[in-house]
Amino acid sequence: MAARAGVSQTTVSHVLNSTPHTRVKEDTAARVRAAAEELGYRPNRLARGLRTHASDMIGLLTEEIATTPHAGRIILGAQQEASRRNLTLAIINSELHLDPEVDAAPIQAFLDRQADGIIYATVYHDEIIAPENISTRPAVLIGARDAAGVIPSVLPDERAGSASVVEMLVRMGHRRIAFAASAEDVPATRGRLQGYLDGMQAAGLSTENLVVPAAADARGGYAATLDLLDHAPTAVFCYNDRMAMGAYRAAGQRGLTIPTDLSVVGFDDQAPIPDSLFPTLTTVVLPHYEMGAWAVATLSALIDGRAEAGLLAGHPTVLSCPIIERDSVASPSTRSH
Amino acid sequence: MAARAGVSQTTVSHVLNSTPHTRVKEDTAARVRAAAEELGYRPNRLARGLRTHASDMIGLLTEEIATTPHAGRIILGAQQEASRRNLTLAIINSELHLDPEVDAAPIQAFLDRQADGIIYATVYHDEIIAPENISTRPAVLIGARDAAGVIPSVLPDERAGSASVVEMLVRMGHRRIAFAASAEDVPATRGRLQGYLDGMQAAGLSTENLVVPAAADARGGYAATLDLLDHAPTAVFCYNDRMAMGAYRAAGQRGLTIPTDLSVVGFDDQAPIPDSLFPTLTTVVLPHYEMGAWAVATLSALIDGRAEAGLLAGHPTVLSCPIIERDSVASPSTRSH
DNA sequence: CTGAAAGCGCTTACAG
DNA sequence: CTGAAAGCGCTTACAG
Repeated sequence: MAARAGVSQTTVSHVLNSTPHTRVKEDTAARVRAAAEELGYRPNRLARGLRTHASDMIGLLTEEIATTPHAGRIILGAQQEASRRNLTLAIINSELHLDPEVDAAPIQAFLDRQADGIIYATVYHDEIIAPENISTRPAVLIGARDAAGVIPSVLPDERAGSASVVEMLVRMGHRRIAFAASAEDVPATRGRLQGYLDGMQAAGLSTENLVVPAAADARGGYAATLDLLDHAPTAVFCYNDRMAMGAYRAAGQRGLTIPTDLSVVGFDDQAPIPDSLFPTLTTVVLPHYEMGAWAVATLSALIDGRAEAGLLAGHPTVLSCPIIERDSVASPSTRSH
Repeated sequence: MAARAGVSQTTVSHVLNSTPHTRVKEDTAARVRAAAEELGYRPNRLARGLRTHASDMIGLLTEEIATTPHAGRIILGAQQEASRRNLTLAIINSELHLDPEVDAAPIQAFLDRQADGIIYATVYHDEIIAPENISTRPAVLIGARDAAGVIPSVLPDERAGSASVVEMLVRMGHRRIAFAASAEDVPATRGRLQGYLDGMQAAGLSTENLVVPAAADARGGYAATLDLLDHAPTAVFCYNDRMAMGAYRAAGQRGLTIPTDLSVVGFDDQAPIPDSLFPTLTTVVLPHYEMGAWAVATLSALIDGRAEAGLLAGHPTVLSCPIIERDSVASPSTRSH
C-alpha cells in the first residue's frame, strides 16, 4: 500500500487517520487516497487496537434476550448509537446469575478482547452487585442501580409513568379507577402499583376494593378484572399488556364494550398486543431503545474522558415512560352498569 | 508475567495454549499457571489475533432486529452456539437494502476487525444477491437463498409446516378447512398458502371459497374469518398468529366457541399471543433458534476447513417448522352452525 | 524441555 | 512536509 503510493507507512497512517497537528501536502495525500481506493486497502483494526490500546468495541452483556419482550429494543438502541459513533457492539447473552463471581466470566471475554467499555443490561432488578471485574473499564448499567454506587445506570421511571395514566384517566372524568396488579415480587410490580396509588391520592380518590393482584399474564388479568368488575370501576389499569388482554376478555364476557362501558390501559407496549386488540390498546412504553442509546452515549463519554463515572453514579438517570394513546380509553358514560 | 514465573514468554504461550507437539516439564507448567492465576493474567486477544490472523470473532449482520418478532431467537441461537465454541459474536443490525453495494458497508466493518466469518440474516426473502465483499471470508445466509449459489444457507420449511397443519386437522376429522391468507407478496405468503393447498389436495378436499387473502394482522384476520364463516368451515388456519387473534374475535362475534364450534390454528408462535388467547392457540413455530445455531456451527466448520462451501451451497439446508399443540383445535362437532 | 528472535500491521514520538 | 525506528503483546519456526 505504502509502496503503491510511493510514500512511507507513516504517511499513509497520517493521511487515512487525518492525524491532528500533522500537515501532509495535498497531492501526497491525494496519491495515498487514490492508492487505498484502488487496492481496496483497509487498515487492520486489530493492529491498530494493539498499538493504541483501544479497540473501538464495546461489549453489551444482557440477560434474557429472548425471554424478555423488549431486550431487542435495548440492543437496537445501543447498536444504532454505536454505529453513529463508529463503535462496534459485541453482544453476549448470558444467563446472568446476579452473582458477582459467576457473571465475571462473560465480562472477562470482553476484557480479553480489549473492549473499551462494558454495558451490563439486566431487567427486573432495582439494585445489583456488579461483577468485580467490570470496573476494570468504563461501565454502565441498564435497568438496575449499582449497589456499590460507583457505576452509572439508567432506569425507566415506571412509577411516574403509572401515575400519569391515572392523571389522564382522572382528567377524562374517571373516578373509579381500578388497578389489576401483579402478584410477582419484582421492582416493576412495586413501581407501577405505587404510581397508581400516587395518582389516586393526588386526585383524592379512594382505592378501596380497586386493587387486585394476580398473575402477570392474560389469565391473571382476566381473573383480576372479573373481581374488579364487581366494584363498578369505569376504568381498569393493568400492570401489563398481557393482563390487559385478559381484561378485554372479562369485559366482553360481562357484556361491557370497551371503551364506552369500560376504559382499559396497559403497560409495556408489548408488540403485537396493543395493535392487535379490538379496540387497540392505550398503554405505556418503556424507554428501552432510549436506554440502550443512553448507555452507549454515556459509555462513549466515559471512555473519552468527557464524563466522570463518579459524578454520574450518584443518582441513576431516569427516563420517562410515555403513554401511547390508542382506542381503549374514553370518558366514562353516565349510564351505570 | 513471564518474569513472575521465571520463564520466557515463549513458554508461557506454550503452557497457556497447550501448543501441540510441545512438551513442557510439568512443574514449569504448574509454575506458569500459578503465576497467571496470581496476577490474573489474561492473554490479549488482539495481539493473538494479529499474529495468528484469526480473531475468533464472527459477525452477524441482521435486518429488522426489532421489527421482526423473532430475530431475537436467531441471535440467541447464534450466540449460544458461539459461546459453546469459544467464539465471540459481534452483531450489526443494519437496514439491509438487499443491494450488494449498500450492504457492503456493514460487512466491511466486520472485515476490518478481521472477523473469521460472517452470517447474513435476512427475513422474508427467498433469494438474494449477497454483497460482493462477503465472500472474502467464509459466510452463510439465514432466511434466504444465495442467487449466485455459492454461499450456504438455511431456510425454514414453511410449506411443509403448513401442510402438516392441514394433515393434523384432516386426521381429526375436519373436511372444511379454511385458510385466512396474507395479501402481502412475500415468500412466506406463498409457502404457507402452497402448503395449505398441498395438504388439501393430498386429502382430496376442495378449497373452493375457503381461501381469503387479507392484511397480515389482527384486523385482516378478523375480516377474512368473517368472510370465511359464511362458507361453514369447521377450522380456520391463519397465515399468522396476529390474524388468528382476529379470527378469535370474529368467531366470538358470531357466537362460535373455540374449539368446539371452530378450530383455529396460527403460524409463527409469536409470543405472547398463543398463551394469551382464550383458549390458547395451536400454532406452528419457525426454527429461528435452530437457524441461528446452524449458522454458527456451519460457519465454524467452514472456517476450520471441516466443511466446504461449494458442497453446502448446492441446496439450502431446510429446517422443519413443528406444530405446537395448545387448546384451539378439536374434532369438529357434529351439529352444524 | 526451554528461550532468543522475528514478525503480525499498525501508530507515534522524534528527527530532519 | 515526510520517513526511520521503536514498540503494542502475542505466536511460531528454529536452535540448542
